[in-house]
Amino acid sequence: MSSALTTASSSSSPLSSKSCYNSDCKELRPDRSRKGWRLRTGDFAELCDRCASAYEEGRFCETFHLNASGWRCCESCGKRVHCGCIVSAHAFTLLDPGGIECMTCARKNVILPLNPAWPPSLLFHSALPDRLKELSVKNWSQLAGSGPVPWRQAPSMFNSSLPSGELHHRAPYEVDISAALNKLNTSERLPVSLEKRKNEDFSERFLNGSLKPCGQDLCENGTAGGIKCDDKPSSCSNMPKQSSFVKEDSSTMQYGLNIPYAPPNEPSARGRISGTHLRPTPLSSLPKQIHTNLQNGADSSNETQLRNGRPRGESRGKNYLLPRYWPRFTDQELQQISVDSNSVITPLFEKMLSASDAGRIGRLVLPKKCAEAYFPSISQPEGLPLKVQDAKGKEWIFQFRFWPNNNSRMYVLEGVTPCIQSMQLQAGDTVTFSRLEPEGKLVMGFRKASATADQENETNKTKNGAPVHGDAELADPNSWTKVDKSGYIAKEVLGAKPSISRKRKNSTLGSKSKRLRIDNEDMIELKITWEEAQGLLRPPPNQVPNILVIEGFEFEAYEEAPVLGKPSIIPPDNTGERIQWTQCEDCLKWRKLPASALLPSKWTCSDNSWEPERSFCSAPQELSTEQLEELLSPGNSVAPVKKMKAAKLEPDNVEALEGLDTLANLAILGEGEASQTPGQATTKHPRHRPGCSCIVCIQPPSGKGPKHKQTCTCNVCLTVKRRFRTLMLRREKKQFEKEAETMRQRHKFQDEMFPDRSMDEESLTCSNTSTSKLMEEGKMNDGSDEDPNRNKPSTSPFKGQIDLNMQPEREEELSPGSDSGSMMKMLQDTGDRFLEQQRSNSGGTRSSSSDPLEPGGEREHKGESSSNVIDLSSNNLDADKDHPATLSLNPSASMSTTG
DNA sequence: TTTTCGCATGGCC
DNA sequence: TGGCCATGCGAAA
Repeated sequence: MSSALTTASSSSSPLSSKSCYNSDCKELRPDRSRKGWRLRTGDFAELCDRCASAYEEGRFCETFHLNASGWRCCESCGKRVHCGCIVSAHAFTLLDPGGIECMTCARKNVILPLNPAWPPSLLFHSALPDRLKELSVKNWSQLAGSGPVPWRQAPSMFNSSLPSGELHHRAPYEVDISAALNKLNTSERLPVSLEKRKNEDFSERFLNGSLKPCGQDLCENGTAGGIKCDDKPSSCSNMPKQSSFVKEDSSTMQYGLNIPYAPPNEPSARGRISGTHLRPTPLSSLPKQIHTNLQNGADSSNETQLRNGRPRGESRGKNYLLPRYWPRFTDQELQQISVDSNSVITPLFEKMLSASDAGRIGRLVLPKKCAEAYFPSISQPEGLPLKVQDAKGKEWIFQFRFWPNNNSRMYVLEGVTPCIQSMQLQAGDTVTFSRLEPEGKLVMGFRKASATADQENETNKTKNGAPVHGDAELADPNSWTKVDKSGYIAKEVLGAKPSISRKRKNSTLGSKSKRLRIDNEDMIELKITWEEAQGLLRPPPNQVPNILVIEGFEFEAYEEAPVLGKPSIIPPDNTGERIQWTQCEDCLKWRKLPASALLPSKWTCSDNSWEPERSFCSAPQELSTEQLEELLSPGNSVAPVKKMKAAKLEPDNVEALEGLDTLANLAILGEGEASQTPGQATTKHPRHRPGCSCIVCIQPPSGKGPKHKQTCTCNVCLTVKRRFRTLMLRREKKQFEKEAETMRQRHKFQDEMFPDRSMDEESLTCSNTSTSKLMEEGKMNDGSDEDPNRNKPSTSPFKGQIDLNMQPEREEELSPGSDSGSMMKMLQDTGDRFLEQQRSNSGGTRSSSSDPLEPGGEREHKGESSSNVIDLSSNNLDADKDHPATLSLNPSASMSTTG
């Protein structure tokens, strides 16, 4: 071990140029040295003849590391294999049950595919010892899902029928380590804080079980289910020194970041490295062939050739996955997936959805290498159904298939639309694929673009302006950073983002697929009216606006963009003192401030540095009620003070969002706060004065206040009842129209069947039937209106008198029975009246009126289209439940009557 | 007419 | 320069 360490350490601090790179060799190398293994710098160890010969003959470890730690015995042949240094890193493979197998045995036992992710050129230079070439398979495909995935059986991991030169499987974790050290050794140390954060993150992740840390497993000699490493902890610390995979392969550098750097020959450092700070490799560089072969255990190199019509070797060196597909799972994402499972999550890959992917076609184009690596092998274009589980555990079945394309294949997942929609994904969002081990389930997660944006922002902060130099730099493991709510995540420089920024002009996020990166929650938060937004905009200080008139509206135009700030009221300048009034976020008291003061959105009394005596909430409000009333009058620049909730409950919004149900619920909300504090009530609504009794101003905050009795006749209840009735009336109208249409069709049918029926009879029957049913369901038992054909006024006190425009007080007078308990009675009468109108005024337009008390009343009543009715009714099915005695018309019942 | 399917094209890496 | 892949487009359903 010590020699290995020394060897490795020499890579970071090479000996003098004249010394043999092998620190165990005391000889000076000749001027013309021979090349040994590749260093992390990309150069090669320059060896003396003797060492070079030993290396090339595969005797290096036996010669120089014989007494080092890390020697283990092949489980098959018993041959000792050095597992602890860079030179022998590819001389063995790890076995599922633990232990190792020399590559000779490994190749005898299985057919091991090539690992093109680690192109030979990147792994070993041309002078790679033949023996090592032959043996240089190191299988870490456990990482890639060696679990009991039907299409990927563990033994096949070791399959290889490919040229020895391509047998350079790399353990992704190994890559991490070496890459990390490489990176770190090349003076790209992380800033302490960042490094610390990363360490914390990955420690957390490993410790919480969401992922099996390489380090742990590595050092535990390969326990089932995790990543196996057949070396002692000490040798784990050697792993980073296996630096044969370096800069050419950016993928090898990507994930190594997370290893805290420590000089390899420091014991303490070793412990750290071998510990829990290794980030699970996202398998970005896992070769496709390995997976292809893993898929069915068969020799898939042939398969591969079949697929592409050419040997895989042609694409050698490009087989690692593009950075944009590297999985960059956040802790949160991982935990979401594993929340109900003790499974180990193996991140596979991810893809940012293109417009096509997220479109209605329902085809998700899969990166070819990912598809071939992680999905079942398919030989027919039709492919096969693939069961994928989403993060919530719901299973989806997609058709995994391919299209022949330019002698290649284009892999797609078909039928993803429902899943995409259920995840509410759009172009620009990212879907992630991972595998649950040991179940082998394929798990599809997602990441919204907004999260990525956050991530990117965070990245930018963290990056601190460091330059980005292409892919190698993009793959810089340093780019792992932390996202506010998702834990660590790869910086976007890792792939997707740079791929966007540098992306083809009309590709993935072209103009048509751009989206505003706002999460739903954010959208909700931002769901403010234009007016509110305007109210939040503060003109730049000391700026005189230019008044523009656009389409009849005046706009203030400023040289500088307005800023978002605390809404305030700047009253007319009568005294020469320009002041503004604003409201404390905590106590809601109004405070006077200089007009030029730009206030934070969360301004409180404590921020009142202009008036220290009123810099605390207990200080009395300077404004009297009258003054405040005047201040809040429409003449002033009314700020949308504390009206967000109110705005959400404005009638229009109520209708749109919650509709009838909300209205009904309002009846049981407390009026205390609302009606008892008219001064405050107006603050909910910018256009209303104190004392306004509109439904906006009178309503209490949602969920507050005592429930009202059904007999309550307070303003709130009356208003709600009235509006409820109005809404129900419209609903009935809609239903009636529907019913009428149904009946018309049925009569048409009957007319065909019974041509001797007269039209009058039909229409009579129709009306009769509908109304009868109406009466029946509405339990209209006044006894005087049995025959609607007579068009006889109801005996109800307000039959035919319902005035949608009436004021609650008047309504109360007119309808002695119109307390809350008689709401249905009113509804019945309303429906009755409506039917009468329908009969007497076929197709006539009902005169509508507005409720002067209701701010939304005009829109609600005047010229209201049926669409509004539809919305209301459709949005308020609960209303039916709450009021089963609505005046519904039952077509079937009508039919029975008619028939 | 619309949707789906399969392939082809072409830009980008 | 070759491969990948986003997307266009025509044929089929």
